[in-house]
Amino acid sequence: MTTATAGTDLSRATQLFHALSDETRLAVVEMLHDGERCVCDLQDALDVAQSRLSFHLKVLKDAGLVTDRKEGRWVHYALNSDTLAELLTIAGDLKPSRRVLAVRGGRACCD
Amino acid sequence: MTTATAGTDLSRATQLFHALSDETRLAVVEMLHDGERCVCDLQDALDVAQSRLSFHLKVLKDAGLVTDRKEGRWVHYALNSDTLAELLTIAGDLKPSRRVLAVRGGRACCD
DNA sequence: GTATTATATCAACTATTCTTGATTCGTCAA
DNA sequence: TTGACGAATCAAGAATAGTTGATATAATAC
Repeated sequence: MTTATAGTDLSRATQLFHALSDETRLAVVEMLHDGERCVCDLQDALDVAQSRLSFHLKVLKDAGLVTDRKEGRWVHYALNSDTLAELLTIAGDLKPSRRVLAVRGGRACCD
Repeated sequence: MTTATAGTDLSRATQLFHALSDETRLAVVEMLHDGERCVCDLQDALDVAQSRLSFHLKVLKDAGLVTDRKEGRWVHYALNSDTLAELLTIAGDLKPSRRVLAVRGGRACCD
C-alpha cells in the first residue's frame, strides 16, 4: 500500500533528513523529547551562541519538526509528533520487505 | 529500554540522516528497493554523471546504507537492511511517546 | 600485447550550509 | 519614558558538500 507512490516526494524526505543531519539540531530534538522548552533554556543546556541556536531552531521549524509558542518575551519550542510520525513512515518505506529481497535475488543488470 | 541511552550517539545519527539528505542518494536507495543494481544500471536510470554517482554511492556506503559486490568489471550495489533497521530505531527514538507528552504539560522554564 | 569498458579517485571549482558578531524588534519592569 | 532582556534576523566569513572533467585502475575482449 505504501509502495506505489512511496518516496515520490524526495524533496520532502531530503528536507526532513537534512534537518536532522546536524548534532546541534538533534540535541535540541532530544531535549524537547520530554516536553517543550524555551529558547533560553535550550541555550543554557546546549551552550551555544544565541543566534546559532536560533538558526538551527529555524531549520527544525521550517521542516515542521518543531512548533513554537510565544509567551511574553519567551518562545517555547516543542516537538511536532505528526512530523516525527511522517519521518518514521518515510524511513520505513526505505527498508525493503524481506519478501521483496527474496524475490529478486542474484539476478541483476548487465549479465 | 531504548530511552536511557537513546540518541547518545548523535554523530552516528547525523551520519545516517546526512547520507539520506540528498535527492540523488534517495533515488538510488529507491532504485535499490527491489534488489541490487550495478552502477551502470543506476547511472542509466538516474541520468547522472558517472563520477557524481560514484561520489554519492560512496556517501551511502560510508554510512553503511549500501553494500557493494564486485563481479567482473561490474560492481553491484544493494541496500543494507540492517542499517535501515538502525535508521528506523533512531527515527523512532526521536518521537516521544504519548505518555511522556502528557506528563510534562504546559509547565516549562523561566516562569 | 592493445583496446575497450566499468568504476573509482582526484583536483579545481561552485554551491550550500554553518558560525559569528552586530543589529533589530517586541515585551516587560522601573 | 527609558532600560534591560529574550529572541529573530542580517551580513560577512569559514567550513563543508556537491559537481565537473580528467586521469587511474582493473577486468575483459580482440
